[in-house]
Amino acid sequence: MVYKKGIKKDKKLSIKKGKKTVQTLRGMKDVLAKDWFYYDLILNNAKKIFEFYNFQRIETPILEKAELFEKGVGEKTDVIEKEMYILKAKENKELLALRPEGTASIVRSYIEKGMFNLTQPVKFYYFGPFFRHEKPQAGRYRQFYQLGAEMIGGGDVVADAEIILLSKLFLENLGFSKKNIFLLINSIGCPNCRPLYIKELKKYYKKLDKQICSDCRRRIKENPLRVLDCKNEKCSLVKQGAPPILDYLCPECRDHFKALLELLDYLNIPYILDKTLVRGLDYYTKTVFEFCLENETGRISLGGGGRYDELTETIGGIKKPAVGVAFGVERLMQEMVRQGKKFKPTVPKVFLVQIGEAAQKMSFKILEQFRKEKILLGENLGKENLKSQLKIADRLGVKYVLILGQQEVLDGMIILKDMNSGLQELIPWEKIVSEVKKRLKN
RNA sequence: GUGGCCAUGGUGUAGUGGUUAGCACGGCAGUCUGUGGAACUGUCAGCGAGGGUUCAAAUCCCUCUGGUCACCCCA
Repeated sequence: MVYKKGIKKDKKLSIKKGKKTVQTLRGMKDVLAKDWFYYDLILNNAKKIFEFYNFQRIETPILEKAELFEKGVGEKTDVIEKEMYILKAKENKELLALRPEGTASIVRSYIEKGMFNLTQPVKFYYFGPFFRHEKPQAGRYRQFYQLGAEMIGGGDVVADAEIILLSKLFLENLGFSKKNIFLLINSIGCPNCRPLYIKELKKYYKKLDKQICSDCRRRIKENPLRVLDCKNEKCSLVKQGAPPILDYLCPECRDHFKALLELLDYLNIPYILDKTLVRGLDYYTKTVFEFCLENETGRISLGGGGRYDELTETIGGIKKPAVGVAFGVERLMQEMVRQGKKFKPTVPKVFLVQIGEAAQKMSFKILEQFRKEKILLGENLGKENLKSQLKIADRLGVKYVLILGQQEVLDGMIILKDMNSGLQELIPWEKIVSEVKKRLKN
């Protein structure tokens, strides 16, 4: 006898979106199964490539002292000045930051753990969430994932080349074709030569003050290199006439850049020399690069990086040359979706139907048998009647259904039903796993 | 941070000042208490929030919240 359980309706369960509590914060999202498919794909891909080249996975805390990033990334950068989430610890009023990027933390770890005593360079890769308080947009969230790699303690161009090569392999293995990805590269010099260049640049822009956009007038004061990045048509003429940074590099920087380009040629890595490429974080020196992709909507940057020879000193007082790269995972995902890479949920091919209390309990044992043999077995143990369970099984599109009713429990048997033919037969419990296994092979 | 567009059940939508806010998918239950795919029935669930105009607002106006696009910036 099946009796109906009285299920009382709970009016409070109805969702009140208006209450605001039931709403993700702006620019943040729940990562659901369909998203994890992509995150997993990207991370596994990175593991394969970076681990082969002896990069070690590292995961630093999401929370760090705010000053780590202020010092490391640069107080005048937008990332720090406008976009960093800062919170105050209740107890000691210490200022903490949700990490806005990965490099500063890894450098911190490198110094703190004394990793300069290991064989150099030390290679890391990481994958995790980062936070920036920006206005959300396509492929841009306030909590976003980055996948990055860093090599600390290597000043030779082979380090730059290795990072670039692996980045390229990583993208290609994810299915981005060589045709639509391209590599932009530039050198922005070092503390020896860059100030001189900036002085020249300022001098040049000052003369043409009237011909540039208001953003550039601001940039030339606050972050002069960024004028080179301006997309305003008004400025393009001025930009073209600007002194090229490469002409101002010191001999060391120039040699480094030249050697890198030669190495890239040797490795058959095509690049576009982009003398207007500058990056938004202060710590970059010498090499900067970016991997871009051209699609219907325009050009988007999938990731980028560069050399940061001064950062270890800024943060920890030890000078170690380093180079790294980071990819925007959501951007990669967005492009993968656009290119038709589809998430396919894993669905079981077999479904267990149970009728009656005894069978319901027994089901756990059957499920365990299948789990041990790594065969996915669908179930909905909360359901009481045969019909609704078969309906679920049918919707899942399973090939076989196992039916365990009161009679079968008494007999130590289980019904194996073929969903295509509708034929069914009785199988003893101890044989059911092997029987299913056999059939799934065909 | 600046500007444009947008917001109806879980999803997709109809509804341009007066509708019991309609439909489809979905969830649950049933017709059919040991047999799925179909059909039918019932049921769950909505005008993002707040304020204003009006006799009357999903509809018009304002603010906020969120989404989206461009800029800024960045991955």
